[in-house]
Amino acid sequence: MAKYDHRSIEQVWQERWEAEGLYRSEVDWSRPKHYALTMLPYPSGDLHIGHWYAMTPSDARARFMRMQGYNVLFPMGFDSFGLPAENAAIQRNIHPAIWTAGNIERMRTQMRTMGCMFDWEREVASSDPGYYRWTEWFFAEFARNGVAYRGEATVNWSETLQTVLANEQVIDGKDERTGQPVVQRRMEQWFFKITDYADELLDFGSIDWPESIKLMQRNWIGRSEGAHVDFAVPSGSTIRVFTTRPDTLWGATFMVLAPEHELVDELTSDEQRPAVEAYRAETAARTELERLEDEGKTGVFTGGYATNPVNGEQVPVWIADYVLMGYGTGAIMAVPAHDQRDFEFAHAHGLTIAPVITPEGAEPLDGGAMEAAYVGLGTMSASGPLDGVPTNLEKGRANPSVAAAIDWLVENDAGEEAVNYRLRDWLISRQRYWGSPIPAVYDEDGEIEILADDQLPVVLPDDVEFSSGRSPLTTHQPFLEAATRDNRPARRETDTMDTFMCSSWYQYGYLSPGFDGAPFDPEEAAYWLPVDQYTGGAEHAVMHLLYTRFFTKAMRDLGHFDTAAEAMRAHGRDPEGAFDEPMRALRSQGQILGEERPGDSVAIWGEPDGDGWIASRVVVVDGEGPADAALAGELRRRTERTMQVAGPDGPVRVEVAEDATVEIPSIPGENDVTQLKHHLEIQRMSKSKGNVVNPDVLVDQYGADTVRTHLMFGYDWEKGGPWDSQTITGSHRFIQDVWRLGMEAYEPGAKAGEGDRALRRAVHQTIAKVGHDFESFAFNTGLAALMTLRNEMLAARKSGSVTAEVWGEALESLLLMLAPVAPHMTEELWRRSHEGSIHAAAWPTFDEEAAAEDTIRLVVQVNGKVRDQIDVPADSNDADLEATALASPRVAEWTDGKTVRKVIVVPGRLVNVVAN
RNA sequence: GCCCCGGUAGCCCAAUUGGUAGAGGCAGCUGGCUUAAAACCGGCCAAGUAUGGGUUCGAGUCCCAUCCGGGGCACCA
Repeated sequence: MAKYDHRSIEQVWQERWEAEGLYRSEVDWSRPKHYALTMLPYPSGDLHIGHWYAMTPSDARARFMRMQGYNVLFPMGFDSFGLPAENAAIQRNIHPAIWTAGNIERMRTQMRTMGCMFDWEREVASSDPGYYRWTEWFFAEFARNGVAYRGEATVNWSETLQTVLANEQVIDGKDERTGQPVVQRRMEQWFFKITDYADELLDFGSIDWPESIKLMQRNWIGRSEGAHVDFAVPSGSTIRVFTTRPDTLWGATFMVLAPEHELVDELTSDEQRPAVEAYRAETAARTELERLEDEGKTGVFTGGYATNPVNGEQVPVWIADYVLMGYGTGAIMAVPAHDQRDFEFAHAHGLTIAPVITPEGAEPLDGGAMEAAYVGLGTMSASGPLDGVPTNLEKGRANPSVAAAIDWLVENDAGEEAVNYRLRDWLISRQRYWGSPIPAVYDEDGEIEILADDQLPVVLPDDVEFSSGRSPLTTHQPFLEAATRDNRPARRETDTMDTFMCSSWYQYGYLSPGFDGAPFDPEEAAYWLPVDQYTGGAEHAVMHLLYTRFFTKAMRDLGHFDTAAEAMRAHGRDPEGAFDEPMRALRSQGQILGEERPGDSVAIWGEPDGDGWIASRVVVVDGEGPADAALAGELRRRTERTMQVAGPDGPVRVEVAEDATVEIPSIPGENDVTQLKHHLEIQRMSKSKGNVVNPDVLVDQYGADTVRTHLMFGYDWEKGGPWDSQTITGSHRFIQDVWRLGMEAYEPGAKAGEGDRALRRAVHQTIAKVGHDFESFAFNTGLAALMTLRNEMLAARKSGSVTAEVWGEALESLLLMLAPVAPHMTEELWRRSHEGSIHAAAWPTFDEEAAAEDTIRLVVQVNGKVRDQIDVPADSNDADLEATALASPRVAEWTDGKTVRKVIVVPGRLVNVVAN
């Protein structure tokens, strides 16, 4: 028998599939379609285990759907614009285009070893001018129709990256890529009006997405219901505020504006001006992070007053940085009695606290005596016409006091009902080179002109220098020099687009790369859209996944799917709802974390140094160290020459002297301190932590089929978990077992036929189980079922208890079910006895009769405790089961002297006799 | 601080609508093969489900509280 040699098998089949065009997907209206999509990678240059974990199970799912009879599209491409290419250009003096092309080439080669059914003829790379031509075109379309606009706003500026960032790219006041603080700046930039779609984006009714991701998007959009209220100021202007609690307006005793608010100048008295100016200057100089880290509530009085519209009272206007210019109107009414932040501010600055909600069944609150804001149930009080209206904890109009207050505001012309969102418009400008150019020019008066379609694409110039740190586009004369439509001189826009723009429409790019008249061929779109199953990482929950939904909705509203809808109708398919959402179903894989590793056991000799030691000699030992050592134990951590060694009474700090000797018996030659292995915790893989698992090494050792199998078997896919280098052997044994089952001829024994029924039952139960599990992304349990079948078959072969026919059915079914997971090995075995590819074959047919059990094991309980187990015919009815149970001598034993009160029968499973 | 998800053999991980806690894998033990080891083949072992209460004939599953781990949001008016 030929030994299982994954190296030759896998390479041979990858080449043959390619040559046969097995994974070309073409429109075929006679068959149902399935568009399976997995997130495209950034071409960083090396495929890591995370890519395998994301892509190969997605591939198995796509293959499974193909075996279910679907015409499957499963494309792949590269999200190839972005900062790392530019950093490489600066650090290594390589042009981003060359660096990127090299990485794509390398990753494509690595990706082929995964054995995925990617249709490479449909590959796109977002940095390819043939692709970004359409990214620009979408921008132009959006700009012409008011979806894109240029506006001034307070934006996040990263000094490190020399660019602005979208709100979504800033976490805790720090840029999410580098962790460096960002500062707030007023700048004129390009935005997309994603806020126009806020309400529609909150509607997940038509899509099957994970709850957690829907929740993250809901939180991000942050819809809150309330009212806009206008406070008049002496100059005649009004300060508009947004509040979710208009019912507490009568308790608004002061106002707070964001320091950047436009009315601050007007309101500030001469007396207060120096303090206000100083505070504003101080705020502007601080980063978002520093503002957040502030413990207390700082702020200064402007000297100005505004009129509370509900009672005509003059309330002082303050500025404070706890009010953000970027949320609501940048101004709040402060109700210290019922809002904790306002309460703290009032306390810090000696402002009036006026309670206007009285807790249920209690005396009215005393503002001077309160220790915290009251935010509970109660009734309105000291609120003029609304006294006595109850308040609950519901949001918006669902709260009677809020509803009454809104009605009052409307009737008295003091405000209006309003909805506010946390979501801001999507800032897409980036002051970088390696991105899609923005097709706009500015004439000599600074007027914007969007380029006509025949001017596209604006191509990035190749001859650029990256020395200054600024985008080379800003100093590239030939690029800068442009003209308006009527041929007046103009300056070209030098900002490029956020790379999330490129990935917002790539699912349409795959439909027809190279198509000329439009971003995609409507005939392809009519058949393939929408994406039926999307897979990818949850880290994109509020960026890519929100942007692409917005993008599709905006495209729909601008009519970019109209031709496709027409084509759909022509083929008899109803386009209703087909273009409201880009991805009908989404599943998110978890993350593979680094493997836990014990550190070396070390013995050290040296001089005491405070609580620790200065080591002159460090030796790696087995178990306990020599008795004369100063200290011995596991190396828990090490940074440079400072080690933390687990001593008998806890961690001990050890400095390794410059001239210390380090001896590591397993590493010959001279050793140094950096070769000592320290304990690794379970955490994300990263090069700096040294816990990266290289898939190429695993593929070389075990083969892609084993790696694929193991990634699907070893984890709950949507959860992920730490890598474990031991357990992959189990998956490898499984693959080898199946290989042997397929290669070794089956010899029926003397008792052939006796085991037929049992093996067929196992086979068909497995078909049902695996089909269900693969459908629902439960690859781990599906594979466990296949391993069980393997065990049954090994036993059957050993005993020779089944006929050759039944054996053949079992083997064929096993190969078919394993084909999506281990495509190479199953193909090799399949083609030994079949014409054509196993990957074009159908999923085995489930035979319910064959799967049925003859007998069931009836569990008999007395008062909920198992007292007997009886095998009964599977077709027994409830009365039979009850009679069987009551006839059991064990039951009689346990009910002796008691009266049977009740008998509970669970059909086909259990009888519980209740007696006392 | 608020919101989600999770906690089951030594480890990873299963357990239809509440119905015998165990499918699968790893490790371990043991026998075979081998000069020996690895590999391979056969067999065996395993927890009462984080903790405390409740509902129920019956709870890993439902409810309440607490602890631990992971994730998201966070001066959001």
